[in-house]
Amino acid sequence: MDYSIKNKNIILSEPDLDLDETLDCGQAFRWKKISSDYECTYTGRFLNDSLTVSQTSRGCFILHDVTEEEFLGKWVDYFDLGTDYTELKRQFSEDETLSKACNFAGGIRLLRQNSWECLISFIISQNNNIPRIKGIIDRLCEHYDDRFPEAEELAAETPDSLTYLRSGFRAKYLCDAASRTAQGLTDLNAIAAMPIDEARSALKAIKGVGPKVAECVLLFGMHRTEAFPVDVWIKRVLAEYYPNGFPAFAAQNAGIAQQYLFHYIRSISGRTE
DNA sequence: CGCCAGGACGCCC
DNA sequence: GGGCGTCATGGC
Repeated sequence: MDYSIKNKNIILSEPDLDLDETLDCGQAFRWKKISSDYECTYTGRFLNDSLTVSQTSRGCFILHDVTEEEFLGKWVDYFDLGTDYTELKRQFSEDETLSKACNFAGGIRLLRQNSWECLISFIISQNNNIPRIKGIIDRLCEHYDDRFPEAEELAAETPDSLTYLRSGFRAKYLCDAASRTAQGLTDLNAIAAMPIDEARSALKAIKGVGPKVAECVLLFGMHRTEAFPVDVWIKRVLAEYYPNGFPAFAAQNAGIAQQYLFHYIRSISGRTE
C-alpha cells in the first residue's frame, strides 16, 4: 500500500478500489456522493467519525484533511487497505463465473464497519430498498446530532417514540436489538470472536434478525469473510451457476465473492441500482 | 390501483 | 421442517 501526503490529504495512486462500487454497493448506507465531475467525491460517516474521500478519473484515491496518524490508525482498517484484493481476485478468477463478476465489479472492497452500526442498519434493510434504508438511517443519526446512537441511547426508546424514523414494523426489532445489547444479553464483541455457527445463533436470538441479516452483520460488521448472505439474487446465482455448490477454494472469502456476484447477476438481469 | 424492495415472524400442517 | 400470509413505508 503506497501512499503520499499532500496538503493534509492522503493520496493512494494505485488503490485497487472503485469508490462508487465500494461506497454505493449496499454494504454501507451513510456515504453521500457530493460530486461526480472528473473527481468523484463522497462524504460520509462511520460511527462518530466523518470523512470526505474522492477518486480521480485516473483512479487516485484521496482522503481529505486527515493526518497520517488518523489514516494509519483508523481509515486503513476501515477501507481494508491491508488486504491484497488483486491477489484475491486472481484466485477467484479460477472460476469462470467469479472471473466475470470480478471483471464487472472488481473495484469493491469489503469495508470493516462497526458491528453495532451494521446490526441496526441491516435490521432496517429487511424487505426494504436502499434509498429508503438510507433515509431511515439519516433520520436516526440526525436525531443524535449526526452521530450514530449508542445501544444505551436507543434502548431508552420505544416503537412509539421511534415513529419519526418511519421504519414501519422494524421499529420493534430495533428496540429489541438495542435493549439486548445495552443489557449485555447480546455481546457483539464476543460474538465476533465465536465460531461462525455459534455466532449465527447468537445474532438470531435478536428479534428481527434472521439468516440474511445475521450473515450481513458477520460479513460487514465483523469482517467474517466466510459469511455468505443469501438473498433472492444470490439464490439465482447458486441455482444457475453453482448447482453442485459454491467452489470450496473460495469458501474462506465467500462473502467477498458474494459481493462481486451480487452486482454481476443484477447487471446481467438489467438491474443497475 | 398493484407491485416490489438485499426478510423475518407466526402459524399452519 | 417447508409453505404462506402478514408486517409499514414509499417509489414507480
